[in-house]
Formats: sequence, structure tokens, C-alpha cells
Amino acid sequence: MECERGEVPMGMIATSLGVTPGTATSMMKNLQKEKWLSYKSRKGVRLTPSGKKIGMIMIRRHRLLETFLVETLGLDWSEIHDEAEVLEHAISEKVLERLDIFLGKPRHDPHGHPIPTKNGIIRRLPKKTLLDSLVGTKMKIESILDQSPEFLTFAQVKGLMPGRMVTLVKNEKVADTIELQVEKMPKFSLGYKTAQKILVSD
Amino acid sequence: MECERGEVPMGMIATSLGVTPGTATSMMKNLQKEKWLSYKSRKGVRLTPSGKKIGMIMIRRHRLLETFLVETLGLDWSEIHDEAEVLEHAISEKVLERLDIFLGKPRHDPHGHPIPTKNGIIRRLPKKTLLDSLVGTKMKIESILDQSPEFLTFAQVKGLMPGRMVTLVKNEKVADTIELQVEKMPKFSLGYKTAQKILVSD
DNA sequence: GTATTATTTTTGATTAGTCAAAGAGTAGCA
DNA sequence: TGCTACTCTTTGACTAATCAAAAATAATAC
Repeated sequence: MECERGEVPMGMIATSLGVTPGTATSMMKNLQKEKWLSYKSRKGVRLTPSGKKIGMIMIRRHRLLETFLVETLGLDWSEIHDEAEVLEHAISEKVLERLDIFLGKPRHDPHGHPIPTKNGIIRRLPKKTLLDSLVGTKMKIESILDQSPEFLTFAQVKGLMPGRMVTLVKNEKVADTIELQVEKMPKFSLGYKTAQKILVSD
Repeated sequence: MECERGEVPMGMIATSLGVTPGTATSMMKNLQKEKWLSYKSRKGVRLTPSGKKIGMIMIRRHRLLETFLVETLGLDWSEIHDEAEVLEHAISEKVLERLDIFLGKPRHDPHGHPIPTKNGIIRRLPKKTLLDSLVGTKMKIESILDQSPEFLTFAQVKGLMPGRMVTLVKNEKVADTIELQVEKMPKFSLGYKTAQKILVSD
């Protein structure tokens, strides 16, 4: 979804917005007129500084709302993304800041993602995944990268939630899997690809 | 804003929506196609049963959101209307019901207006205003009919808020005013027209 | 280095929402 | 009744967003 370095190609934009390529092109031209991004024909699109700032602010809104939906209203981890997606466009700056205070100025959303400040500053995530550790290490789960409801439900069942401690029991290179134990829960296995969706710190 | 009995004329619709009369006409024709209301040329417009239900549900959303904004986030009485106006179109049924539970299923919004149930049923307001009482009576303020920020700010300063007790000290027919005392606060006067914006019960 | 394939842009058409202005209908009154 | 003033509807024009399909360009393969 986010290509940190370099331009984002038009195809990706069209797909993730669910519109035809032609529509994507004309949308990007409009956004360029409004200075949110720069668009180079057949190269793609890249955020301007003001675009990045707005982006951060939208992430802040999204993550604060997700936190509210889980912490205060008790919605399920796996169902909050779409709700927040809609609300983030409707909520005013003022209400958002009140919400922030009400929630106690949280630094992370329920998935463990850092919440940017009002000025769009964000703490870097640790870049270490479950795969980058040695067998036997005990790690703290920091963040879940896959936001799809299916995956989040799975993660919840297995106890893979930010804040929990997890031990890497085995690493089976040949089988492409690792074995984990989350606190007192039964052991289970994860494929390499999936293991990379979980960020951890020692 | 709401004409309980009979059709609402097109002029009123155009004005309150801030569009030209022509636009209002074509909007109403669309809404009629979608069965929310029935439109008779040069007569006006009247809600169908499903339109009434949707209307009630929007009122429920609006009032629950207003309650949340005041009770939980501590926004000011006078500034919540516009916020709620936007949010009521973005919030999902599910989140709204959670909010209702979180707030303890309130029966009135901060202005004292009753909150319809999920099925669109609403408790009748008392139809007695500050003017319909005898001098010396002590009454409970039930509801404030004027939602404009200016009036609400004024009402708040004077203590004219739902739940407070108020005594009618004097009624000066000639001067077109009444004199009031809210609990321990200083007495003050209100014009007849304004007095009719405050609903009370004995 | 050309041919094939994939990606992106352009073009032209369609739809929806709006307005201004002209036309049609209605109500009040002389 | 017929005039006047007001309200409402219709018309035609314009804008913005979108899509499908064609055209242009870039990437890949041979």
C-alpha cells in the first residue's frame, strides 16, 4: 500500500482505489493541481510535503478512531478498520483532539501501530520481524502488519497481539515454518511469509 | 423545520437546503423514486412511512452523537450540532448501538430532546412552555427548542438547561416579559417569544 | 533490434447534480 | 372577473466523475 521510496505506479493506484486506470490518471492530475502530490506521466505519483503531512494526519485520525472503537466501545479488533475508514473523513479536528485526550493520548493503536502526533510526526517502528530472531529468544510483539479481518481474527485466537510476549521455539528452514509459544498458550506453527507480518522487539 | 401536519412546501425545502427551487424540485422527485416521500406538484412533499422511520433513525443518531460529544468528550453545548450533523451520516448502525450502550442508553440529549429508540419510537415532549404557567410555580426544564449556538450559549449562562428547576417570579403582560429565577442564581427577564422556546413540566 | 506484451494516457460518451432564467400555475385582491 | 405578485416547474447549459475502448508508450522476450 505504501511505497516509501520512489513513485507509486498508476496501476497500483487504480487497483487499490478500485477504479479504471483512466480514472486514476485523471484523479492524480487533479490532486496534483491541489498540490498534494506530484505526478509524472508514465512514472507515477509521489507525495509532496503537504501531501505527506495530510497523509500522516489521516493516519492519526484512523488510528485514534480504531483505538476508540476497541478500547471504549469494545468492538472487535478485526472489524474496526472499515468503520474507522469512514469516520476519519467525517470527524473534525476539534472532536479528534478531545478524543485523543479522552483516550489518554495513546501512542499505539490496537494493532500496535504508532499514532502520529498532531503535527504528523511518527515514531519509527522496530523493523525486526518474528523471522529475524534466534531460536529460544523471548520477544515482545510490537505490531501486526496485516490488517485484514481474517488475519486479525486468527492472530487474536493465537494470542498474537501487541504487548504479548512470544518465544521462538523452533525454526524449520526446510519446512518454511517457525514454531511459537505465546505466554502460557499452546505452541503453534507459522509459515515464513506470515511470520514476517509480526513485528517484535527483544 | 418540521411541519408535522400536511405537506412541506417546496420553497421551505429549497431554503433550508440552501439550493435553488429548481434543484429542490428535482431532488424531491428523486427521493420520491426511492420511496422516502411523496411529492405532489405545486403541493409539496410528505414523508412516507419508511421516510418517517429513516427520519427518526437520523434523529436518534444525531441526538446520541450530541450526547456523546457533550457527556464524554466535554464539548460545549452550543457547538455540537454541526459536528453531529456530519458524523450522523458516517457512523454505522453497529457503532451507534455500542455508543448507546456506552452512554447508558440515555433517553434525552443535552438539549432535553427525547432520543428515539432503535425502531424509531419517540416519547412525546410535554407541550407546556415557560409561558403556560402561573406566577410562583416551580417547574423543571425539559427541553430547549432553539438550537442555535447563540441561544444555547445564552441559555447556559442563565442556567436554562434541562433538569434545572426554575421559578416563574413575575409575568408582565404589558411589557411582554416574564421574570425567572433558576435555583440559586440571580433573577432575570425573558421576552414572551423567547419564553416559548423553553419546555417545562411541573 | 524487432516483436510481443503490459502499462498508461487519451478520447468520447454517459450520468448526476447543479444553476439561471424562462415559463406555468396559483392565490389574493380590486 | 381579471390583474398582480408570488411560488413552483421546466428547460437548457455547465461541471465533475466515471468508464470503455482506442492510442501511445515502455518493458520484456526472443
